[in-house]
Amino acid sequence: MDIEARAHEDHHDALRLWLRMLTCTQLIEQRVRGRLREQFETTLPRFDLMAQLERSPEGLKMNELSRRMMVTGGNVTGITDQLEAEGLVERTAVVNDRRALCIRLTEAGRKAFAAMAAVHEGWIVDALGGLSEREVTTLHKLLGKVKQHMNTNEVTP
Amino acid sequence: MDIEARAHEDHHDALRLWLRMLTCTQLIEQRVRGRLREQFETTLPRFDLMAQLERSPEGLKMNELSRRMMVTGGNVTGITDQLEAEGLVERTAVVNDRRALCIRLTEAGRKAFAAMAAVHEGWIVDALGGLSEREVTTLHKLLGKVKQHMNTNEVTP
DNA sequence: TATTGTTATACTCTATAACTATA
DNA sequence: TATAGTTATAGAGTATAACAATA
Repeated sequence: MDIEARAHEDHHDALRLWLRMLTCTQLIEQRVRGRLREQFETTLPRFDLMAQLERSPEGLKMNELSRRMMVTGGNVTGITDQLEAEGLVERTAVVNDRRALCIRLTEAGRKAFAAMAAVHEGWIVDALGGLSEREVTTLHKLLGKVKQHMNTNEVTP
Repeated sequence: MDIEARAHEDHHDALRLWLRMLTCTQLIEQRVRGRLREQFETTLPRFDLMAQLERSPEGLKMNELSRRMMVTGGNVTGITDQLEAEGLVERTAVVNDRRALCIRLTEAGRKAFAAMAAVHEGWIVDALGGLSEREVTTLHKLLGKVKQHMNTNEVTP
């Protein structure tokens, strides 16, 4: 098989893989979104924001939250407004920089998130239940390569 | 290590894997969406609909398109309206069922899609360029298991 | 000047439910 | 009655750009 045909076949393999990644993610994501709404009256971005804060008990600045959630700043402001109004997060001042704000889970937020997170983890374990422990590890490693390659290859020609 | 601790660790592995799947997909998807908009003034669902039709030259019924794109019917109507207005797809009658419609790419649609698809494939090959041929195959196989498990496990308790 | 966060706006994407026309 | 597709609506999710306050 000549180089060009080989290359084309590789191309098609990459494309097939991408379509399958998209399908899997959408299948799981749709299920999770629906259940978050039905069972907890919340949304994925709200859940995600709280999950980020839970992993950083000292709190996160808005721009850091924005970076981690991979959305622009205005959205973080909106979600934070909602969660703050419900008493789940709080904005606190940052020393030595009066422009910045630090967002933290409140005690009520921690409790509410813990309850959701436990159930949510069950959904994910269930969704990925077709994989062995070893396969989960392999997938995690390979997707780690994808992530790294995307992050070291950010230029947009 | 006892069973419960083991189980908890597996849970965390599944969750970590899910978060990484989500990150990878979002990174690639955001890049693709942006480029589809900038370079072709189109969107991912529009591209997806045309891709589905390209794979079925005989055309697809609305409800089949809806199933394959994993969205509800009203959305397919809207996207089809746009593409039809631009002359890229056409609605044709179905024999023996005057309720149904068959959607097909027009000749202009085929040409426009071919141009986009070639460039799009390059983006994907580039995004997945951190993986060897063998790793692409492994990922595809493992995600196939995830997909199958999701599809045989549709009940929502 | 540059950065942090907010506001305002617009658009895409989506689900739901009521509707029509056939079957 | 059930199905195929449409319409109408509402809301989620997002990006963009202009803005205020501070660095």
